[in-house]
Amino acid sequence: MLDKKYNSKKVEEGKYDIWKAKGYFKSGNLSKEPYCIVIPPPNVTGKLHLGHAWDTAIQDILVRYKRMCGYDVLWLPGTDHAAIATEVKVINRLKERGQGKYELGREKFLEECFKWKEEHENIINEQWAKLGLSVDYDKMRFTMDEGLSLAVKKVFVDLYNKGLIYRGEKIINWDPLSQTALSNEEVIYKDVPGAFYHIKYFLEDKSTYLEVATTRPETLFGDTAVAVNPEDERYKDFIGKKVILPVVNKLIPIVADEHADPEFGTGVVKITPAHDPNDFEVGNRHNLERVKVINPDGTMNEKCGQFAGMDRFECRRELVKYLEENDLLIKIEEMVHSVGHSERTDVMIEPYLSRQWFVKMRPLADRVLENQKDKDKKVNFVPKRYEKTMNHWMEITYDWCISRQLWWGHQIPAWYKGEEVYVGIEAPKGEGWVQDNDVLDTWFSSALWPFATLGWPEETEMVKRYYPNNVLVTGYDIIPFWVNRMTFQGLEFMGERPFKDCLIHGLIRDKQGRKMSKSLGNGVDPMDVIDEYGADALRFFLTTNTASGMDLRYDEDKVKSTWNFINKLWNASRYVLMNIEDLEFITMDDLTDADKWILTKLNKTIKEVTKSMEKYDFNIVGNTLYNFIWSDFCDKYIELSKFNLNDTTKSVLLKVLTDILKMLHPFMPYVTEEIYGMLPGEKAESIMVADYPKYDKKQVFSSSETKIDLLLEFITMVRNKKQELNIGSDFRVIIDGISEDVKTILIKSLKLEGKEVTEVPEGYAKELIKLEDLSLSIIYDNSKNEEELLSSLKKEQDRLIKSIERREKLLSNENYLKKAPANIVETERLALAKEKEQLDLIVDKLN
RNA sequence: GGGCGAUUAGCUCAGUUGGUUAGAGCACUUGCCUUACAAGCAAGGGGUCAUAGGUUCGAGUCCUAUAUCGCCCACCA
Repeated sequence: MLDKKYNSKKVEEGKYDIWKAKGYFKSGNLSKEPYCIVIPPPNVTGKLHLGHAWDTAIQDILVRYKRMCGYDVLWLPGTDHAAIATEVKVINRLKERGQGKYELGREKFLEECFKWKEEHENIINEQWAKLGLSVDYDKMRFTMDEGLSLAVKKVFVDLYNKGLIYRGEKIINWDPLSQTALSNEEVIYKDVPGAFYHIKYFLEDKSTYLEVATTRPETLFGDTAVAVNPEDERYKDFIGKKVILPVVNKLIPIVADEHADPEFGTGVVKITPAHDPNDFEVGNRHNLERVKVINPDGTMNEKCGQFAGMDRFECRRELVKYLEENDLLIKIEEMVHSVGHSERTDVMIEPYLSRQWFVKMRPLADRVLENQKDKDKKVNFVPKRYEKTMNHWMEITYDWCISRQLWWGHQIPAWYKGEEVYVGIEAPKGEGWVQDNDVLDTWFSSALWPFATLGWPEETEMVKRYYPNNVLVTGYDIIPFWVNRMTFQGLEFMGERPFKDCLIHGLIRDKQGRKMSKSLGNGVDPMDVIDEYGADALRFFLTTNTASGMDLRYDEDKVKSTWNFINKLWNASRYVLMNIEDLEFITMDDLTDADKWILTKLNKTIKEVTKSMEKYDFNIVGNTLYNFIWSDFCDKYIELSKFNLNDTTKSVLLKVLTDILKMLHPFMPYVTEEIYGMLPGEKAESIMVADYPKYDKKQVFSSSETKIDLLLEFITMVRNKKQELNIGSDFRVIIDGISEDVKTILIKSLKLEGKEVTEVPEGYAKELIKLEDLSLSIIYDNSKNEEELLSSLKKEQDRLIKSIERREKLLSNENYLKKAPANIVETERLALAKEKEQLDLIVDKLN
């Protein structure tokens, strides 16, 4: 027998290992239709957070559901090497030991990285197990394993040969701390206080000066021109002349360029082609020299005279002081401006001229935009609006900088010998070739995840069977990094979208709506939640509390309330199990109206749940099941069943409970397995491999449903009236004109045994309650509370009069009668009739 | 500057192709220790659906503005 209280620890213990050992997570039954999801591989940088728990819970719900529906489900797990993120962590760990990356050397450093990866992959595996995720471990992959590495090389080489990968010198985003290039997506813009420094750039003849405003005075050592707008009347005469670059005292030209905005600042811009992307373009247009003045580590180089060796920020302070002392500074205008920061190290990004590898994006992006026009071939976003996020990115995207000056990752398959470049999967033959030291952006490999994990570039059965994947589940913040890149690589290399649907969820926030972050210390560890409330409660909370694509606030009270729901299910199961112990054979003969009522509600629930599961509307599934289980099954049917516990009713209890467990199983795998295991009779060896309930219209009995609904409403009316009269149990009733079976339910539900009389005694009042053909009179001592009663009656009368008025007006509106659907009009008519009847009763009473 | 989202009960959120009296959880009021569950049961109170217009027989839902909050993208010498 079940304990009186649901105990998540006891329930969840051991089940995962059994499922795994039984092979329930495995894919590959070729007789079934395939269904495939690849897990968004978590970074091997740390522990999983609530966002991962949410993301994977959604996927586990989908795969468990699809398995029960008879699909051959492959949920492919794996992890991401997370180039820069992991490298930063490993470097920090080394630092604690007093070691450095460079002194260790590449080989030893990579060993440390792999050690780190093993440790964290183990943690991730343990956490997946605690969450109950039914991933197919046989298919586990890692973005740097042999197969993925081959895929990465092949993609690189192919794109290179197609002219879609090139090496070039451009301004890129440089992280001076990690000392690597970054893509635009890895740069986070933040508003920071700064200043506009107005500096005098004297003309060659020193007759006058131009006022140049800049936020980055320290880059002036790299200035090779100043620019003004050709249309700017103020400066027209200066074009072609030269100014003296302050401090450096070198002559640089004044050029005319559209880039200078007459409305902005002073209208004069200093041009530093090696340290600003716009200036780089200006430099190209005017053939300007590119002078680098900052070292890769963010210090000033030898071109900066007395400032050489200083950090870029220190240099700024010292330089401003110097300019001031030499009367070259006009003013400092304080302002807030947006400055790029490294996503991983949070240091200010240095726009930096550098030779890097790039993916030429335009043709790849255009292909996506074209493909998205075909509704049978496109990636379908859920919710639909996120399609715009992808499309917009595809429209404005520019070349993707893919080389990283890191060690942890896929080393670029390019070799150099003098000026010669060789790109290939294998090293070139012959002496003297040196491989590129750099590795690829981690997203370069994860972009191949939907097909490379299936064995591509080999033509494997798995690729044929599981590509395109059915759905990808991820947060909206990952669309630019990953979804977009998977989409263009999928189209380019597989000729097809990577997945049919892309289900987008939001971000987890704390109770106040703030993002969870380490610095705020407001993070919640999903494992702590599981320890306290169980994985089932956490999963149900996460997946049923928002509409898709919306952010979710973590609220412990809601997890508690989910726990209560599970406890309710637990106790309902306890009731059923206690009462069917002596059930000899299952029978559906001689169903009562109540039995038919719950079977009807059950089937309507199955229909609604199935529909919503297919649409990824898990909040609707959750709500529907919650209401059905708590209100219909527990509060109503179980109570009714107590009056009539024969084999049929017991069989119905078992049937309904079984289907409830199955529908809940994708959400709460553990508790449903536990209870399912205790059910008597023929069943699957695990609920995981049981069949999902199917809507059965033979078990829909509309007239019984209406009859019991009405009866339940009537019971509520009586209870309501009893409470209103404030008579406790001190009352009698007159019941007539009601069939015996209904009367029995009434008496038992309302505890009316021995309270039935046939007439009203002297000095007692009678209150008639009537609903269609159901009626009952409460007989009570009205010597007290008469005024109170009168006023409540009047209130009710007013309400009814208003409502009746509204309905009569509506029903006399010809347009309404003509255009509204017949069933709506009919229900309106019935409601009107009902209210009129109620009103009559009250009027009688008041007279 | 461009795009997107939100605004519904005290709080957190649902609300399907427009259709009875707009729902849930938590909180609140009243009464119950009823042999599945007091972390429960029964009954109840609480909403001008941000604002202003419009379409419609009918609008929380569709359209047009406005306000507030948030997110994304771009720019920021």
